Amino acid sequence: MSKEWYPKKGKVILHVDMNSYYASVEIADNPALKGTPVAIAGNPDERKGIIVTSSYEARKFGVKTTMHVFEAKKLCPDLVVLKPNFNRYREVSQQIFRIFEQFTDLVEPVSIDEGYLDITECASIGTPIEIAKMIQMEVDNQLHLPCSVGIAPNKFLAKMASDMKKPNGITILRKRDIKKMLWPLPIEEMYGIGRKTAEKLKANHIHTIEEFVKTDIHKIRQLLGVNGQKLYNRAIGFDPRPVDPSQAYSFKSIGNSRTFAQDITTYEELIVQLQNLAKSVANRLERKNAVSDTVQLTIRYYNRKTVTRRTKLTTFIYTHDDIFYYSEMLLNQHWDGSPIRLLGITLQDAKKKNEASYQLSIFDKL
DNA sequence: TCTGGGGTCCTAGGACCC
DNA sequence: TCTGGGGTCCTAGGACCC
Repeated sequence: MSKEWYPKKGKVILHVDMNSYYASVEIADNPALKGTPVAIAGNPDERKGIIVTSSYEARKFGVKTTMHVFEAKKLCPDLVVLKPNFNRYREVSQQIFRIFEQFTDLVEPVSIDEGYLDITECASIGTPIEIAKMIQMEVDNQLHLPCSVGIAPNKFLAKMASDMKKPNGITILRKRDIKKMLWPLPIEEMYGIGRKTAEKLKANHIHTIEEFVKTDIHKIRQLLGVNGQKLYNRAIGFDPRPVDPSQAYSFKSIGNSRTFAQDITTYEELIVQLQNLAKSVANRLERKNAVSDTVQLTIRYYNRKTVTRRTKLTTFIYTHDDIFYYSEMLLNQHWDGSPIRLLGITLQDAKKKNEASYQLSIFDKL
């Protein structure tokens, strides 16, 4: 076989992960908080007193995400608890990604506080480590925020790498390092394996990534289906997903939900809340210039039992009135009359207006 | 483990069509 | 009327992520 048959030289992918992002933004905006334990959480009186993020100082006390505020205060009495300011976090996020884009156009945001960069063609800027250091420096100088960087030949490995040293770490994970660096990890630390899957695997005596990759693939497929094959491939270092900048502008669903301070028992109150939800969803849809033909209603009852009901329409909708109309219809059809803890409206299969223009123009003529 | 809100992707059954 | 097999759409729900 001649050389041309060999695959091209591998890629260099960075995964940048902001460290305790919301808390770090608050501290950057108010330097007096530096060095103190900080947590971001909603209002406990409204049953939203859940820790969303906490600073590393707070974590030292055992404060963790999804913990109740009162529980966290018990562990750390001096904890400074702040309300989240999502608009601010989104604003800062844009500045972060602007910094990334100074290095390459191949930037794919994954969430508000993490993203992938394909720096394969960035050799003229520096080595991967130099670039990682430059990114950390820029983010620190301009925004006073810490971040961890993973460097690897693909997305999955980069993601796992960025998790290995926090805060402010840089970790290289080459294919040849997989055995030593990746495989010893507990199976639940693998990206893509959550509580349920980890339980299933442990019940089959698979506790580490190494034990996972040494399990017969047929057995893995039998346990986890096709997803098992995907996870297996990643664990042995294979992940073909490209860094895709267009992901930033794509969306498939837009929704809002609200957990109520007290369970709602009357239809009149539900209608008021449904109106509010329809309004905020319509606003977000408008901002994105989007339409949708699938309306989903989520009802969480007092006992946390949750049902989702959706309806597919023959036309695209986007107005508050239409969204409310179909949500109310679903509520009328499916509410069993018992007290409700949460209501949500999600528009699925959402599209940009121009992408749906053909269908819309037919609709408008009717 | 029972605690928010925003998402994505996958599965599986039934309806319907050829 | 029963029979095979394939495919797509719709719906509900699960699992996972941050």
